[in-house]
Amino acid sequence: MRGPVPTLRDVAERAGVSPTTVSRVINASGFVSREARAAIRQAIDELGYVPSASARGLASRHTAMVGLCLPVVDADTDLADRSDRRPPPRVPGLPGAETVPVVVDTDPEAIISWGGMYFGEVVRGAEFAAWEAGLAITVAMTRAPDLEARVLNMAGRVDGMVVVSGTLPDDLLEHVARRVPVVILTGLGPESAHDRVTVRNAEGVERLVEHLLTDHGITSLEYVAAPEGTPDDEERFRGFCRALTRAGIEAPAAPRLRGDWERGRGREIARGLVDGLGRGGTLPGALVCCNDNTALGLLDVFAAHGVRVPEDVVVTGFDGVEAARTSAPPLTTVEQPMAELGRAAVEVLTARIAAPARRAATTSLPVTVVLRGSCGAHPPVGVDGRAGEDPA
Amino acid sequence: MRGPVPTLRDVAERAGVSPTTVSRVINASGFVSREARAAIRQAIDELGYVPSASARGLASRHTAMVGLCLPVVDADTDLADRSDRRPPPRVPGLPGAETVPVVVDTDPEAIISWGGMYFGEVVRGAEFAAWEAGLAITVAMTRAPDLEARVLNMAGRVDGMVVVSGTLPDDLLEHVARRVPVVILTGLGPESAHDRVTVRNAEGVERLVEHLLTDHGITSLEYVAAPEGTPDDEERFRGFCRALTRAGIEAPAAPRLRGDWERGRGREIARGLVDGLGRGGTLPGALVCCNDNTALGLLDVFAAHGVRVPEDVVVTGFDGVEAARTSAPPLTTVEQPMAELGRAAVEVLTARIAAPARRAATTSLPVTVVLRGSCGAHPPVGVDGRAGEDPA
DNA sequence: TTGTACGCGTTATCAG
DNA sequence: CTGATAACGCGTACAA
Repeated sequence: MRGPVPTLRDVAERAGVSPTTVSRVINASGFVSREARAAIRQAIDELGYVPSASARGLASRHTAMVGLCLPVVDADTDLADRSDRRPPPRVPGLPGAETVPVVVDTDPEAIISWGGMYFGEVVRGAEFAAWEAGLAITVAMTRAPDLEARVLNMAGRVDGMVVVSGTLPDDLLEHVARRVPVVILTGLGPESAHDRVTVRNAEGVERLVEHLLTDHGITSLEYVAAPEGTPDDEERFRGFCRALTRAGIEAPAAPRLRGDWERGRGREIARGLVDGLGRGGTLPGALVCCNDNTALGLLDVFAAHGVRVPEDVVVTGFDGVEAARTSAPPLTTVEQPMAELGRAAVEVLTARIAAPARRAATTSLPVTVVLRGSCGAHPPVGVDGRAGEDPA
Repeated sequence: MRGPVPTLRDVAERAGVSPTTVSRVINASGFVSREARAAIRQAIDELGYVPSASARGLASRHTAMVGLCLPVVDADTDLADRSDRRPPPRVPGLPGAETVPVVVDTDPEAIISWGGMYFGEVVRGAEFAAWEAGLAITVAMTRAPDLEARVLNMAGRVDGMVVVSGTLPDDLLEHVARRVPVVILTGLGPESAHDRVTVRNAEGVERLVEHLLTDHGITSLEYVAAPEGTPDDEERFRGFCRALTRAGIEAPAAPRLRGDWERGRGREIARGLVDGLGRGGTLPGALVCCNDNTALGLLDVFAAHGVRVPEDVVVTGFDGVEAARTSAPPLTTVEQPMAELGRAAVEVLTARIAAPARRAATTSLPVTVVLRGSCGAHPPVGVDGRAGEDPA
């Protein structure tokens, strides 16, 4: 089954031309006579010839492929867990319908996979941009065992890589970057000297806080930060302060509340706040969080302890993850254009591949403030609404 | 910037050994002395050496990469549309916060991208399985212009391909299959002679209908099918009939209602039903749809016309797309394990690559019936519930 | 418009 | 444990 695969040489012989001519029709380069072209086309079909990318890459010194390094997401553990056990039965037809489990869906907020669909969207955008540029794309999550070997392996098979910030150790990143151009995609970590694609973090938060200030009349706000030293978070905090300052409110020098991007830590922070309440403390008018996960964690605990959102305290996030739309209450947030991020990253990368010498630049994509229940959602004057399709 | 890239030869020279020895440490094959290994490691680091996948592939005659062909999804048009216009401004720092749009999110059912997150999950599972097998993965959506060239290009750079059924013309598929093993992933279309991965379509619907019959006491059911000649749909209809027959109810020879997998067509069908109602017609007790999209279309129109679900009619779907959880009412459905589908497909593929001669087989993954509001959700005795995490 | 000849960077084979 | 040597399949100057 599937004997020795035909090569360009075989096609050439069968069509009665030289290998060069075959190469010409495959690559649509140079001029080839009608007859030659037809004969070659036919030979290709009859032989079932497919050009070897390896040979092409070796000869041409580029692979026409870009790589995408994504962080491992929570949902990954689902798959990994199942690897330990025996795989589920997959034999067709044996068990009947009585073996099909029936469950009642009691948790409308169950985890949505792949980072709240975050990275799925990045991949989609990246694949699109690669397609437009005529490139193939390879994707990998940067899992711990063998990280280095696997990443270098990818580096060896691409013309350039998009790396989500913070997913690779610095030395590995630099090793890779010595070989191929690298574009850093927003996230955590202070890499530099590479092209970078982010969103307007500061402007997004600034606008959101402005809304809280102006349209809701809230005057006491607190920023819930990420761990120190993460650029995106710092920018968001900067936007927070800017809005306050412009409103004549004194901005803190540093965030007084700090999480770690995760929902669990958000819950802990909320517990601390609730405890403080019991000891006679008071809640700020609004808690502006560094991301949605953290904000969702706050909502979890507030709901459990009877703290009403937005009546007792307004809560906002950043990202626009799926879960933020169905939380109770739905979360007001700053939405990032994830697919556009993936797309822009690959576009920047292809530009860099074309012009390796140009100096590195940072690209910031626009964001959107999305008002939902967690802030009370008074639309500011002149705001856009999002219309649903009319089904009738 | 980035001069001639170092090769294995350079590493060998610098380490004072032969290329063969370097190859040995890179591939962890054969035995190499401590000193040699150390010298080579160091040379690799100093030179920033990265092995060329092209050269490796050419010499070893395999690429250690698998390909995944996905259908184009609706959301793709978003990206494509934007390609016509000028790209959005991406210069950093220029516009301020006042340019950030603020919108009120009025449509909690807005389309979720990438096929209701369907294919994102497939990619995630496939990437995981590839990773476990030590393989890289490349992904492509099968877009129209240049389909053939691009698909053959992929075929030329992988050791095997997973193709979502119905995404490739038959002749193209066979061309590809002459070169590398192919696994067909459930969907539309009657390909054969290749390995195939699906879900227990019939059993899933059978169990669901059983629930409707037994726990809800519904006796008049109608199946809303997909276009004729799609195997998955036919299996689902078979399960539908089987459940009826077993309950002593006469099953129709063929579906009386037919959509096209899409929400829009679901709406049209519902309009037909509603019109019939006006002319003295009557609604069945339940409408069992071939997929969630179709069912969601029905819900749209029923809601708009005051037909109460589940009081006036029960509606169910198949797939378990994200939108089915947040529809009004939430949709009872048969959930497919999308990530597991991607994973299984790649596992089957690697098995096939290892044993090319074995005869083709079909693998069916288990499904889960998920009860939600659109059927009234009476849990049958002994049913599992899905617990949410306790935030307090 | 077509063909010749060489080399791309690595692995596999075989001999030390 | 180590090293020669010969492919691997294609692109690309260069010549015709």
